Amino acid sequence: MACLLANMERWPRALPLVVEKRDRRQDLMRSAISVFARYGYHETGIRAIVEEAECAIGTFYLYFSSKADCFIALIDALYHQTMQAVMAERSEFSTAEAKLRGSLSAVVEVLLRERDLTRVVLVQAVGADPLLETHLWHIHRTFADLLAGELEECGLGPERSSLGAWAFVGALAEVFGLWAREPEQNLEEMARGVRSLFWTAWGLENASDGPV
Amino acid sequence: MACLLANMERWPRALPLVVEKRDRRQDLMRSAISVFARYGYHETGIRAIVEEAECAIGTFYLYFSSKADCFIALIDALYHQTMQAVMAERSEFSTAEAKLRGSLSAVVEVLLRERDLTRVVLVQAVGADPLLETHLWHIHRTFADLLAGELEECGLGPERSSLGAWAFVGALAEVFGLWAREPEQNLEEMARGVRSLFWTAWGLENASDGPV
Amino acid sequence: MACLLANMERWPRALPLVVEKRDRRQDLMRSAISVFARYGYHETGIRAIVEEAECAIGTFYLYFSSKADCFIALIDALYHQTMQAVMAERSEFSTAEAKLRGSLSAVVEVLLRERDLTRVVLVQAVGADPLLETHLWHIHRTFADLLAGELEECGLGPERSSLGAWAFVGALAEVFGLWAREPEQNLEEMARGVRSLFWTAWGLENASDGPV
Amino acid sequence: MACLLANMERWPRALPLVVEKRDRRQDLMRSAISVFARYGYHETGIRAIVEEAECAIGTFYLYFSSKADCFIALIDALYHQTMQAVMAERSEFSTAEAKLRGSLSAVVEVLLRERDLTRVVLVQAVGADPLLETHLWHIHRTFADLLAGELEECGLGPERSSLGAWAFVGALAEVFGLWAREPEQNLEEMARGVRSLFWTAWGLENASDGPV
DNA sequence: GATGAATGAGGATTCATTCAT
DNA sequence: AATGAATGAATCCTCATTCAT
Repeated sequence: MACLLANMERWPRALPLVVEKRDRRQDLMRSAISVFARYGYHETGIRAIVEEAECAIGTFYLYFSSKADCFIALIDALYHQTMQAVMAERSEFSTAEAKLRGSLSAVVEVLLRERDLTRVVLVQAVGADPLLETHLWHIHRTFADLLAGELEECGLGPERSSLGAWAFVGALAEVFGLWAREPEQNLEEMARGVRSLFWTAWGLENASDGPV
Repeated sequence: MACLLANMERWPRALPLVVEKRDRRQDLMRSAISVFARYGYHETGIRAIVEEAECAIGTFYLYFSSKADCFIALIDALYHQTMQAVMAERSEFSTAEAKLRGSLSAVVEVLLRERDLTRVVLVQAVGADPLLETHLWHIHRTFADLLAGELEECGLGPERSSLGAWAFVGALAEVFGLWAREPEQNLEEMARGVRSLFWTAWGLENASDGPV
Repeated sequence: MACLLANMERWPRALPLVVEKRDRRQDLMRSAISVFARYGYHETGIRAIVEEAECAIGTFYLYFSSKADCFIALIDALYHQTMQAVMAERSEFSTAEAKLRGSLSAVVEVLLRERDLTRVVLVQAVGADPLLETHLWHIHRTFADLLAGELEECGLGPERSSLGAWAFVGALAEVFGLWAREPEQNLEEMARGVRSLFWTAWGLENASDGPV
Repeated sequence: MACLLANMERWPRALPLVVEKRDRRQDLMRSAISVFARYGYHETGIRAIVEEAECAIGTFYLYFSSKADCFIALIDALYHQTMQAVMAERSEFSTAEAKLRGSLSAVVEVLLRERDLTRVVLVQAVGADPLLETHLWHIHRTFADLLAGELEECGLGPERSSLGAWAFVGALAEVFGLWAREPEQNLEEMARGVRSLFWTAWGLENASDGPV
């Protein structure tokens, strides 16, 4: 995914970075997100992706070594964006609790901003393919570990921290799944509701010095 | 749903009942669970299923009209078992809170008992196929609605109830996913941890008249 | 099917001979005619035949060694009926021309009486299967030779006789095909029209001592 | 009928045109004709077609959407060639009778030129498949109607015209069937014999200003 | 870089036939 | 004689990937 600024701005730009000059790889990833989000991994053919990107099948293989490789690139893109956002946000605060709140906010914000991509990663990728599984799971684990670490710093025991982190990730994914299937649901509200639900579960006061 | 026995035994026997004389459909479902759990929906060929069940390909189609039909039968099996367990357990208690605790326990018990099947349904079925999606989602919704109803009876507002129900389902699924990929994890403990996590989140006291 | 008066009769009995006691083979042939006529050889499964005959698949193989064998039995049934009718009719007349007229009449009468069966043999059997082909063609040839012989006796040269015979068979088959696809057509009229068309083609007067 | 060129050559070239650079679709159609002619629709596998055309199975599906689609393409090819020939020939004459004779000649010429293809269309396609049936029958009907129209213009009543047209088509098909099964038969002679047979049947003088 | 025709392994499904009961 | 569950070879078709232009 590359990119990722290095400037003032708190949030890296969304996936479709400044499109100075038609970037084929970007085009293809955008197409892929849109098509995968609609039809799922197995139901999506390379043809559908390149048609949306308006290029030839051969071109696809110039930028990705396989369908799975492309999918992994999407997973990674979301991963990197989220990680950056989390890191940027964390650095703004000093107390463990504020950092945690910042992390959760950052995650939720990025996922909300990249809805289609999130839908692809959290909903479509799950039973897709052993290869993707591994990759996807690595990321789940990374996040869960990150959150667990922060929870521990907030004073929860290691067991509760780890479990809480996994549960949070799962709950967020479910809510995305719900929205993906019933788009009339208010995704923002649900996502923030999940955050506050867990806040309570973890016995942290609904403090107010952090981000919304 | 329907039926919902009401006989002596609290739990209906697990799927693989003691079979007097070899029941082909049962055999095939057992095989299917085992193979789907290992390789996922798309990576599983009918051949693999029938080989494990020690019968011919044609025999498979004697009992299921298609691969998807077989998968749906698995989803339904888990659904019915869980529903029965929930209903049976609920009837044992009178207060809303105890009923809720009973429901959660029952769900967790059944899923723990039918680990492979649960893995298939919660992990492998997700991005599998539009047809399965629909069916699977219907079931998620049914459970979420059931739990949401109970939460409301416990005094939570409708919004929090609904969201809490979905989040619970998601968290449980994630924990199963974790166990499915890293079987050294203690599934029982995690599942019960999730239950108590949400118990706290919902602001219910850790009462003691219900099941563990 | 049905019909078939009783005795004096000029025509040998129809396919469903006296049904003293439920004859399984007859039942199956009747079913087969009905199903083949509707769906064609390849589109018809053994299951459809036995369902109509209200017996089990195994039973079918008690009376026929294969699907093709059954089909051939139908072809032969029509063949024998027609041949008998022709022979019976011929014996009524003495002049070559009257005999010819009798033959044509007899053929047309039988085919009209056994519409479904004729439809199966003349329409559905054609591109069906190499095995059937051979059998079916043997019968076409037998008839064509028979007619050709009679035409020669009427004074046509061998070439014209043979060709005329084949053409007659083809024309009759086409008319049956037309009726099979567009049943509102008047089959009787067309069949008799074909007969009189050829009569003219062969330069025979529309004599009147023969059957209509 | 469309197109209907009007260039120097009276007959459009036969299907297997001289191909500058190997045309895959042409190759496949040629193969298909040859294989279908030998084994029939149902006995022919895609594999056999592509082996003869020396390409891969996938290539077949690049040019035809299915086996049936390919077969229909063959039917249409013969149809269009015949129609073009008929139209071209008709335009050469002015009297109704001469036009009719021209039509019959043209039909016979094309069928004789495209023997294998004709064999496929007239013999193998018959009981093949509901989809093909419909298509094939549409063409039979088109020809029969065309001929019937011409017969009416020659003064035959509508009934006799229509019947005569169908009978002619059937007779021609039978003769082709004969030749297909017993290739030592003289197809040209038989086809022309049929034409003259019907000429007589229709009471038209054996005029001489038309094509042979 | 860009193209898209060509490839062919692989998958789901059907159905005529058998045979133990 | 009658049954119908079991069989598995055979078939059509898809689609990710390659490579010559």
